[in-house]
Amino acid sequence: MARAATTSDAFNAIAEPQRREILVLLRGGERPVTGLARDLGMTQPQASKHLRVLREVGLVRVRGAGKQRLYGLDARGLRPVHEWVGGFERFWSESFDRLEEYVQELKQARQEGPHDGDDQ
Amino acid sequence: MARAATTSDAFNAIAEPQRREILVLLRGGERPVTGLARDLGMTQPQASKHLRVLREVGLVRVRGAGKQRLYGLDARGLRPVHEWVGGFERFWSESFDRLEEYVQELKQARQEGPHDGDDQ
DNA sequence: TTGACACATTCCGATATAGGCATATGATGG
DNA sequence: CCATCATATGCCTATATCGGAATGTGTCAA
Repeated sequence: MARAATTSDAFNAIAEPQRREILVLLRGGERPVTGLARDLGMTQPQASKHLRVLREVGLVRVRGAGKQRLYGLDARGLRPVHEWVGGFERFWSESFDRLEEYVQELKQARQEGPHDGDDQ
Repeated sequence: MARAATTSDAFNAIAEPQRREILVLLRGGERPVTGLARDLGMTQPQASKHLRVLREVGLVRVRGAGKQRLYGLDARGLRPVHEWVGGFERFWSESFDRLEEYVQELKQARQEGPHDGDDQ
């Protein structure tokens, strides 16, 4: 099996730097493909492909406007990502030493070893 | 060119679901490879490989403990991810309709079209 | 030293990516 | 209907993944 598809979820979709840049640009409002491509220094086909991925995971939506197709941000799909990562917040907001202490406290509190059946 | 290496940054590293699960488990404290593998229903080599990736991007660190190697969380690398995604917070906390309004207001405020030179 | 246990690495195959380039599709204005 | 601009797709290559199975490496205990 290969890596999970870039279109499998938001996590995979935003793993690509250029797609992240596209999303950032779209915060400023809807943009046509060519505009994005130019601003990001990529070719038009590249932009279209990235936008396709973003559209498939639902992070952007399209709207025809004459010849152009305006892509707009739909950040709702980023919320789960934010929440998942946020679950680690206290682990980086404290220094390592204090973190270790914290973990130790947890262990003590549970009055047991590192974990049940971690061996073998 | 292929996709960016999974070890290129935290974004790519956490794109893999199993690696995310590993990180979650590690919030409970240090764990040996076999323990993680068993809890996640994966083989030991698989766990080792994923842990290697996580270690290369700095999301976990290892510590030898006799025969075992205890892997621990180092969530600092997740902070940039959290901040990046957080930059989109207001775009999902508001409904779409209101969001559109907001974007329109921005445009009006700048008294110009969607963007400068978005055509061609 | 040897055996056993914990873990890492390697080789394989299947798959899918991102980039480059050419070209097809779509809508618009004459 | 045609030329044109804006986008989308198709094709090809190089690369790297993840999974599986086998095997290498390291540590401890007797």
